[in-house]
Parts: sequence; C-alpha cells; structure tokens
Amino acid sequence: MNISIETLNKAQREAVTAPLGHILVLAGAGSGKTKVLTHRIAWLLETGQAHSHNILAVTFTNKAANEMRSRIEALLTKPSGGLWAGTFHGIAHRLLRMHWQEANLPQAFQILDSTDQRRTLKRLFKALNLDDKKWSPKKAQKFINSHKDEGLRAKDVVNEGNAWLTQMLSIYQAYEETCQRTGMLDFAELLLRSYELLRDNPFLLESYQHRFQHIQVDEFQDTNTIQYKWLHLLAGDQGKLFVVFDDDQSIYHFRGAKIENIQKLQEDFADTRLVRLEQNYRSTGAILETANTLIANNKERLGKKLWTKDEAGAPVFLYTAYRETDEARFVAEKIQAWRGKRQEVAILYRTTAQSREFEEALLQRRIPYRIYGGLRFYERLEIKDTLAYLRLLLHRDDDSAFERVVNTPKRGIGERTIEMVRGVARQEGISMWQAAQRVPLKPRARNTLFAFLELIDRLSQRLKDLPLHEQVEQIKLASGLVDHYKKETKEEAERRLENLEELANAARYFEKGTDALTAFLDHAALESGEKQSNGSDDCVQLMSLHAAKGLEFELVFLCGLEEGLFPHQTSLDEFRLEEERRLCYVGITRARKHLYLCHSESRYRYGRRDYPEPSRFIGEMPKKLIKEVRTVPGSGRKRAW
DNA sequence: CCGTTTTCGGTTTTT
DNA sequence: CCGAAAACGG
Repeated sequence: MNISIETLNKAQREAVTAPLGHILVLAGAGSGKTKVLTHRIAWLLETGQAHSHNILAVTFTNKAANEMRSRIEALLTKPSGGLWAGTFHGIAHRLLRMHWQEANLPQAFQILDSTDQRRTLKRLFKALNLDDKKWSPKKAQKFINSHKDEGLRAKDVVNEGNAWLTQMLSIYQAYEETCQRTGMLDFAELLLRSYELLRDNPFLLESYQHRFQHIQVDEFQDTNTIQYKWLHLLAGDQGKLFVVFDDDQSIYHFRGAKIENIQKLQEDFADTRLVRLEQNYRSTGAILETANTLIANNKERLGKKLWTKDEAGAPVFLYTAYRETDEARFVAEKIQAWRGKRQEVAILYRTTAQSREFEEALLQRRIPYRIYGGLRFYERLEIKDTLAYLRLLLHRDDDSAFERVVNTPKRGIGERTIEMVRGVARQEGISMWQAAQRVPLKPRARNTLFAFLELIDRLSQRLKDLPLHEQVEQIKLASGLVDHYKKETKEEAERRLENLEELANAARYFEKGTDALTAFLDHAALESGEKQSNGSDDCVQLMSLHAAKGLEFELVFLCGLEEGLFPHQTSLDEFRLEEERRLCYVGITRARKHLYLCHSESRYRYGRRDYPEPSRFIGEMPKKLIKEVRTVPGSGRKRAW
C-alpha cells in the first residue's frame, strides 16, 4: 500500500482504517483532521473498497475544497478521476446544472449573490408598493434565507394569523415567483432546490445513492438543517458517512448551522462510531493551554482536552494599544522584526473593517500583505457592472442586469423613465427589456432609452463570436465604463482599470467549453475570487477569524480584543457569547509558535472615538502564561521590556 | 426630468 | 466613516 499508515497516531489510524460504517471523528484543532479525511479516502481507494467515482467529499469553503483535492491527489498513485470534491453550494449547483429539467429550471439559470438578492427584493418591494422602512428588504432577505436554510418554502410555514408573519410570507412567496420566472437562484436556493431535486426524482436519487457510497464531510458542526437533510437523503440506507467535526469550532450559527446535527446523525443512523482526536500537533503548550482554559468557560460543549507533547514554548504576549493606529504600528513593527517567512504570519480580526489600519501600517513599511475576504474581487463595483453587461448580452430578460446597467454609466436615463419601464413590465408580466421596447414615453426619454437598447443589440451582434476576454475588453470601451471610472480620483480609477484587466484575464480560463459565459458567471457568483493574483506570494496574511478557520500560521496576531467588538455587540445582545468565545478559540489555535493578543484603549466606532473595556476573553485566559508588553508613554520607540 | 449635494441612519461573520 | 434616500439646482 502506498499510503503511510505509520505516520498516523493510534486514534487517527483507528478512524482511517475503521471498517465500513458511519464514522464520526471528533477532531480538535490541529489534531490532523484534514490528514484523517484525506487518508481515509486514499485508504478506501487503495484497499479496493471503493472506486474514486463512489466518493463524494464535501466542505464549506472553496479554500478547504481545493486543499482537500490537492492533498488527495498527492496521496494517490493513480489519478482520482470521478471523485467529487467541493463545497455544499458547489456540488448542489453542479447537480442542478446537470439536471436542470428535472429541477424545473431554465437551462440558463443564474446565481444571485447576496447583493443581487437584496436588490431583487428591493425592486419587489417597489412593485408591491411596500413601505421599505417597515418591511426592510434586509429583514425580508434574512427571513427568506433562514427559512430556506431550514428547508421551508413559504407554503410550509405554519401561520396562525400573525400579521407580520403573513406579510413576510407573502413577500417570500412573491420573491420565489419572481426568481422562478426569471431563472434566478440565490445561495440558499441552490441547496434547497437540489435537495428537492433528489427528493422528488426517485430514479435520480437512487442513481446518486448508488454512486456515492462514501460521503466525507468536513466541518460537520457547521451544517445547517437543509444541508443535513441533503446528506441524510443522499446517504440513504447504503451510503456510508465519514464526518469530521469539532463542536468547539462551531461558528456559523448565524447562518443556520445546527450543532445538534451531530446528535441527530447518531440517532438517525444505526451503528455510528465515534473516534476522538485530541492530540494536537500544531501549537506550543502555552498556546494550547490558553485555548483550553478559555474554551472551558463554555457550558454547551461535548468536552475534550487537547494535549501536546510539545514544550510550553514562548509565552503568549498581550499588547495594550493607545488607539487603533498604535495597535497597527505595534503589529507592523513586530512583523518587520520577524525573521521567518512572511506567509507564516497572520493578522486576525473580528470584523473586516479592521483591516484598513493594518493595511496602512504595512504599506508604509513596504511589507507585502494579502487580504482575504472583505470586498471580494467579484463583488467590486466595476466587476459587477461589467458582468451585468455580459449577463444582459447573454440573456436579455435578466432584469437585475438590466437595472444595473441601464444608466451606468450615466446616459440620461433617469429614475422616472425606469419607473415607467418597471410599471409596464409588471403590468404585462414581461421582462424590463421587452417592456422598454414598447413603453410610452416623451421623445427625449424615448430616444435615450432606445439608444441604450440599440447599444446592447449592437454589442451583442459584434461580440457574439469573439472569445470571452475580448468581449470583456470591448464592453469596457463600448459601454463607456472606462471613461466613467476615469472621472473618479486617480488611484481609484487606476485600481478599477486594473481590476477590469484582471477580469479579462480571468475570462481566458473559461474559453474552452461551450457555455463559456455561463461557466464564467457561475464562477464569479460561487467563488467570489479568493485568489486575486497579486504578484508575490510571500505575503503577510490578513483575514477575519471566520476566514481563518482551517488554517495555521507560525505567528499570529489576534487583534481588537475589546468588549463590543470582540465579543461583538450584536452577539452580546442576542446572547450568543459562547459562539464568540469559540471564535476566539479558533483564533488562538491558528498559531503554531507565537501568539500576540492586542486590544486598544480607544477606537473609532460609528465615527466617534470610543473607550472600550478589554475583552472579557482576555480575563478568561491563564494569567501565568500571558506576558504583558507595552510601550512606555512618551519615550518614543523604547520599550518597557 | 436628470444629476448633484446634503442629510440621515446603520454598521458581523460567508457560500 | 460609509452608502443610500431626500432636497435642490439646472
């Protein structure tokens, strides 16, 4: 056998070589979770218990999916063709593309990201004449998504005459109809629809149940109801589940994650086997004990104690900054003095807005960095504008693309005119594109609008046989977007043009297939651009704590440890303190050798200067392991230690 | 009727 | 501080 079972410890080996059945692996941070998952797959294949096309591996993030794929590839002697590995959303999407007819979808269905979803709702509010103060689109969005996460359609919700609920349900219903009519699927819909696809097509279900006899799930503690139902359905009577989880790292409750799914799985499936991985191979003793002590404050946990053979190592440092600029300065100077590799350094924070101070401090010192999350590539204004043109070219009835682009850049088509178009579209039950052809308007408005329609038709003619990246280039110029952006400040304009250049580049990867454009748009919505190829790889990594899950670094700065920020105020208001604590636990356990905790005595919040208390989490860590460090006031660069 | 300026309200995490 | 709606000027 090619895979080296000897590199596994006893518990890991038990999990990897367990006889076929449902296996739950309680895997603490740094206990070799991914290793176990990938070795299990390799073991199944190499012992001939499975063919690669019998395996389905599901993760939550694209990053994790890619990691899994490449690690499996590295373990195997032969290529792993036929193996499906991807995110829940990615796999659901794949099924829907393959079986769009059975799923009752138009072949050209499109994915709506959360911004598009909100805009769609906003339009719907206008059409239904709803007061968007009282029934804000944002609230409706949350209502709809959380119900879809629970697997509930509007008609499935029990309503005993509650006025608010009635209103929300009618919005949900109307939204569903709009989406169906226009062939739009939001993220939650991908999951729900693919669940329904399998549920309502027994023949299809059977063939997939037969195919995917081995289902591997990463981060199982973060599955929500619909994801669980989907797994349950797909596994059927014969399929074997192999799930890896850590209840202490459950941080997606806000997105509907149900930690109870662990219990549920043990009840719903006979003869499950639980394996615990508690030996940590990642962090020093001090870091691990800090994490253990903190998380012990949570009441709701299965309970486990990570241990290591490693030395205590360096203490955990705590820095108290005067203000956020000082916090950033401290971190940047520490990084400057760091002799190791830069990609081994991470700056972690609770909210993405915190990244700016660090960016500035690093920029000033010419330390290369890379930001994950925040405003992702495909979410940028200029990218979305350009993609909207592409969408409209592909699919003239795409109302959200139409609305986005009709007066971007400004071409004299105002709100009033668009309102007219919307009205006609609504009345006649047609798309805005069709409505625009026949809407009665005064000559001036009519001319500008027709000029736009003509522009799109002309572009469509001219571009239809060009390769995708050429199309992007042409749209940039013909639409007037480039001139439009050039009117902004110089750096802003440069950045936008650079991004558009990058977009054209990205398009090149999608030119082989037949449905190049569709594939490209799907990619944009589903993988909103983790990898902005920004030159050198030797970068300090900046990211939110959520984005950091599953990663590890030699040196970690955990910043902004202040009451109201971390734990975050909204979580405090909603009594979700334990989840915040788990998030902190995740942050600490990212560090291998060195950990710095930072908090600031003052910080800008909502445009005001605020003086927050240090985070309670600091007080919950073991005093003896934490060393306080601080610049002496007024003594310039000299330190007190 | 369009585009610019001013005011107001609201801020988490992600596929 | 940020983006979106209301007020105002052309």
